[in-house]
Amino acid sequence: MSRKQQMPRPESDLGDDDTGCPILHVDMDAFFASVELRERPELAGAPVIVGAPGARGVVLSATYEARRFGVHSAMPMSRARRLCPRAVVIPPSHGKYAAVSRSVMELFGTFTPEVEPIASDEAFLDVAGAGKRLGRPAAIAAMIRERVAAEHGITCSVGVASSKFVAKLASRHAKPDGLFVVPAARVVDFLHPLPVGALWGVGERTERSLLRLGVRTVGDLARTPPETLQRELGQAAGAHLRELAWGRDERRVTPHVPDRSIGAEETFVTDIDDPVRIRRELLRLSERVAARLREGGHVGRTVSVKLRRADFTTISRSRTLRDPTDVAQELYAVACDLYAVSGLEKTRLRLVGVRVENLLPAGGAARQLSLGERETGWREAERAMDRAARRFGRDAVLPASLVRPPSDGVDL
DNA sequence: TCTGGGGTCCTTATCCAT
DNA sequence: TCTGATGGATAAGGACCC
Repeated sequence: MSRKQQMPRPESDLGDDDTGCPILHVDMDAFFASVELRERPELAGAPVIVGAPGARGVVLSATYEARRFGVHSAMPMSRARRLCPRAVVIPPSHGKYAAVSRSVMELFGTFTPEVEPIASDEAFLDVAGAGKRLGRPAAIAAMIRERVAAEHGITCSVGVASSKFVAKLASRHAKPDGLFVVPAARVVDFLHPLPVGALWGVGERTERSLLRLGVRTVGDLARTPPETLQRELGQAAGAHLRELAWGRDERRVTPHVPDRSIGAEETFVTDIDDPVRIRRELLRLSERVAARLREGGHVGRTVSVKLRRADFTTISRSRTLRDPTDVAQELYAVACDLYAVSGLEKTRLRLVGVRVENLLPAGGAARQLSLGERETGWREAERAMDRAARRFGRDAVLPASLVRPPSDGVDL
């Protein structure tokens, strides 16, 4: 589901020596679309786009047949439809993709415990310790591809390399439905002809800055003085990209990366400037975020609100609390306050979001009542709501202000 | 062309304590 | 008491990823 365009294939044959290449990057091909095609085999070979059919959606996934028309992920749906009017559009079913993703990740775990999922459709695997049992990295990669296809009915591509970021670029070269090894001794030969935009961390803006400096390929980047890069891109990015350009990437595969923030946001079907409706949306989002905090066993200290104006300019306001929380009513109170001080109560908004950062494990965070403060009971009430939701579904119990008469608008 | 929703990380500015 | 250096915490914004 990478949004980067397909790169030109490497022109030279690098060989297939996988010695010293224990890192695998596995990437599902057109993941959401492939999952949908399993259930609708009659669409095989047709251009299929997964994305919200509404006016404001973007493409989440597109089959290679649709990509031939120039459609790619993150493209506005309106444009995608114009480029490929014959495409079959399927609304996304995130629950379904999450289930397939979990199952595929479990499959990876049967090859090695060193699995680091980085998105629903991709993961890094370190197979250094699996050699005796399963064979060489490229052979393991081939087995993984076979089993994903046989057991899940979808294809994936695998990059095999000595480091994470080279493995990631390799899997992109393997796409679709392929396997690509970058021998440890050929990393620089592989990297230097690539356009700078191919690097992980170089998006549209950075690419433009680099092009201004005359830097077009990864090789150009590698030969640019570090001071020049740091002046143009900042300390961290400048130093990091230059290391990558020489194929140096020491990051290890880490199976359990802790969550740093949890949030929810929503774009309205039409822009809204009614503070009552905005606050109702903040409550809904606070409920969602708090439920996910409790589900994950987290509490958080910093609450932030994101507000996007009709012209797409975005502001955020945040506040750090004395005590961490997982209670929706507390998040909602702070969110409303931040909305009030933003000065945007009379402004037309297209999106609002609520996020909680500075997460801690719920068990370790003792909550202190200040002098004269009373425990409100919201935490207990919301835990009861969680139990009801598990039995009867998320909408079984809602705050009164979220229970709307059927005549209310559809765009909230 | 007109831009979703979930995130991470970095930079810069400011405040405050030492 | 004032001044400046330093450094951590916080806040805001932005680039980037899938």
